Amino acid sequence: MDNKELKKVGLKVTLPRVKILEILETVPQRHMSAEDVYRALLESDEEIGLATVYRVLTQFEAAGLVRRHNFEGGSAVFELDDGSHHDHIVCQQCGEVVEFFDKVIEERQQEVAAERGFEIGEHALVIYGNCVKEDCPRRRR
Amino acid sequence: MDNKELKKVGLKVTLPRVKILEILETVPQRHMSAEDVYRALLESDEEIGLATVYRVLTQFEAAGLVRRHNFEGGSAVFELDDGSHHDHIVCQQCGEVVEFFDKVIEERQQEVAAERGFEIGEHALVIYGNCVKEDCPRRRR
DNA sequence: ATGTATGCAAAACATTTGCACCTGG
DNA sequence: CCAGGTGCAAATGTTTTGCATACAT
Repeated sequence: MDNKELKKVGLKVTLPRVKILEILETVPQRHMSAEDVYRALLESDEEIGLATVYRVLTQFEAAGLVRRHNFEGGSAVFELDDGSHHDHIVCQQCGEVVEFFDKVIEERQQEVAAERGFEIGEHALVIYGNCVKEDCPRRRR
Repeated sequence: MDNKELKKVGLKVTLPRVKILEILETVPQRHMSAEDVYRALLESDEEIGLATVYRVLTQFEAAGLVRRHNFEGGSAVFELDDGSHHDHIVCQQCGEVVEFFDKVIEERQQEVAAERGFEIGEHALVIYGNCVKEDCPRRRR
């Protein structure tokens, strides 16, 4: 077995890690909960425990491979960290997540934080709103 | 017993509700977890169950008396809803919460959301950062 | 009185951890 | 071989719920 990404961050290349990374890279929706990943593994006929999924995702986060978000709704979601910063709009009804990047907001955030004695190295801006679609799709939970 | 605020929103005026509202109105820190409220009640020698605290806070939220925030760190926090909108900066190290309002960000949020087919009636912007104080105060958990 | 609220304990979740066993390098 | 990884079950922490009792109107 051989996986550049994993080796690069100093993680032993094990089957669970490879499979989980694979899922995060191939699945259409960019944001998955641990439970989502676990179910995807089962569907790929991989017998990997939920505890391992949590452990691996946490390691990936520490290694900078994924980012964890605590949106509303019980469980945290993970997304691949491609290095490009972006923020999120989450629909409070259907849980749909839309990514965006806005220069003006980024700059003002820095200013607002600085004025209040905060530095935002790692930061995340989440706007909770309601998408206007009559029938919110991608219903979460 | 007689409490305008509770009657106004159509909630029966009970001792737990009155006491919990009282705590939210008098306590210095504006943001409290259910557990925080529960402990404050015990300190006031009120024998109110934690389950009731959760039920009452949820009712208050539905009635528009308080707002619930799911910042990072396990438990949700509640604050009185005084009608004035504001956003939050949360220190990822010490959990300190600072409120702010920035017109430029508000306007851009609207635009960004609108461009993506979202309307933000109820919305919340949370910036996670790190306060610059050497020893982060107000340590949460 | 009577329907609603509360307290307690148990349930329901999401997540973490202890430990014996397995596996990658 | 052997440190580190994994599976399972049990522990944790937060929030919800069922049910018998207590209370506001």
